[in-house]
Amino acid sequence: MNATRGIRERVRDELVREIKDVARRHLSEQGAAGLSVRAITREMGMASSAVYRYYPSRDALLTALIIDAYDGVGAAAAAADAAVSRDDHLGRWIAIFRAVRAWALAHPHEYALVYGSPVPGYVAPADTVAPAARVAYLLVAVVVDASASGALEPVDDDVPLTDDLRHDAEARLTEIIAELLGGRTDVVAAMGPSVALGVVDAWTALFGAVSFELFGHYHRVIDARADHLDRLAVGTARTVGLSAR
Amino acid sequence: MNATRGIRERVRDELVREIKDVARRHLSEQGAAGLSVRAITREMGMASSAVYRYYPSRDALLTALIIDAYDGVGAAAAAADAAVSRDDHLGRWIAIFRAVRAWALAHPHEYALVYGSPVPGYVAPADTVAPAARVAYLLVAVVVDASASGALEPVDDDVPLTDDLRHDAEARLTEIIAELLGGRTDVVAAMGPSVALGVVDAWTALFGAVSFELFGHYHRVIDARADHLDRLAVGTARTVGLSAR
DNA sequence: TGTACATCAGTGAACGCGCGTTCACTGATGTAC
DNA sequence: TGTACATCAGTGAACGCGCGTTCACTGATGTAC
Repeated sequence: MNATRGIRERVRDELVREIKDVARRHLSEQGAAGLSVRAITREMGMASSAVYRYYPSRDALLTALIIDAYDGVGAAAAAADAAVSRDDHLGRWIAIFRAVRAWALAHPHEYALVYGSPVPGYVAPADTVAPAARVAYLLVAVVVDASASGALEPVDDDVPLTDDLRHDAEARLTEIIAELLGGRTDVVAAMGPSVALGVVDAWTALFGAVSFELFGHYHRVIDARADHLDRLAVGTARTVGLSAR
Repeated sequence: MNATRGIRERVRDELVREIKDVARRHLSEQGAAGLSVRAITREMGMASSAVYRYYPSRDALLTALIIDAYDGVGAAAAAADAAVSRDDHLGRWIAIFRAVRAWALAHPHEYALVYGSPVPGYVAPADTVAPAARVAYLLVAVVVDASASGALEPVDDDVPLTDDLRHDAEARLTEIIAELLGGRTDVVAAMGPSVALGVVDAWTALFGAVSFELFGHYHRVIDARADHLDRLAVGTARTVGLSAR
């Protein structure tokens, strides 16, 4: 932990960063399946075997890229959310939608890496679970804040819930109490299972729409894509009880 | 066109089918990027070069698989729709949702081929456009039938439309008049742009949810997945004005 | 019906390529006394 | 501060593999007269 060791470590971190940067660029040209440690090291001017000083295998490198991608989209959404006044719940909700789309358009292959088809033969390790949930938790936090400040409107509850689905919804609500609310069950009681499922569906719709745009399914269907996503944000916000300030 | 030529052609069709069947199975083990003509021919006990009598390139084979996949999910949805009484509009809508999910669970890698990340370096030819639109058109047809029979309820129209988005919606409505209605503009007038966008969003939500389930994003989020999709079907049906008979 | 010719499916060797990973090694950097 | 030793990054050759595609070919099937 002294100064010289610190230098060695910093050089190491620098190279790890460079490997990932080059890998990310290759990802954007070949996709995940075409990611080649030889091509990466070739571009960096080092022997292909050198990468094994940094990652034990190609899959480990892929895992690092996946975690970075989840972190990237999560950080972009968190920053957009943070830039909006805390009590402008609808504004925060829309900001998160827009930030996810903007990040996806800026990093299409990293997006595809985590939200597209699973890489065949690759099994995501447990480390990827927490970063993957980040955007969903930002959406949950907006609704929780709205509920805590009494700004959440009651939602139409006319679609019946099966027992299994109610069980899922209540399990998610229990998690929210544990992770975001420190035991304030009253706030969650004001939300109810419909809101919990509504957030899941909004999260699904957000990534569904971004994926459809990015993967070409809106070609000749929707041209005004930014407007369309905004509308989707407002529409989903209503289904969970958020309204304009 | 005589009998013997017919035999030669039937043998040829048989082999084309076998190549695609084996390819599909390999797809399910390796994914699209790992699809190898050598592996396919090896399994079939023929020389790797023989496949070039049937497909000019690997990409052409991939295109055939993509078209088959779109046809497969479209046919499954169409069959499910056809099995429901014509005037049970909500029932047809739900049947389409369920059929898409069932087909996706039964053919996960074919599903990923068309609704997952685009295959890098592969450009979908124009032949894939029409089969890709089939499920969307089934949903549209349900709404059109409901509208034509006066069963479509008015929808809340409180989320404002931008001009660009209204333009998209009206372009889709014009297509519907041309392709499904033979000029009956009155039926479409009863629908309006909100319903057109609502169908697009329902279509997006359907594939968004199926993709999230298949690609692992509902892991530890939603366990009752069939119930969840049913609820999504009913919820989206309401947003376009469909109700129980 | 029989024969000469054309068409076609399929072969197998070859081209030229890239891949992930291992391993014994060199030489530079850092550590302990 | 100087020296002996340990750690570490990086090398380059090698292993064993698979890939898509081309091409001249053989032999069987189909066609025309």
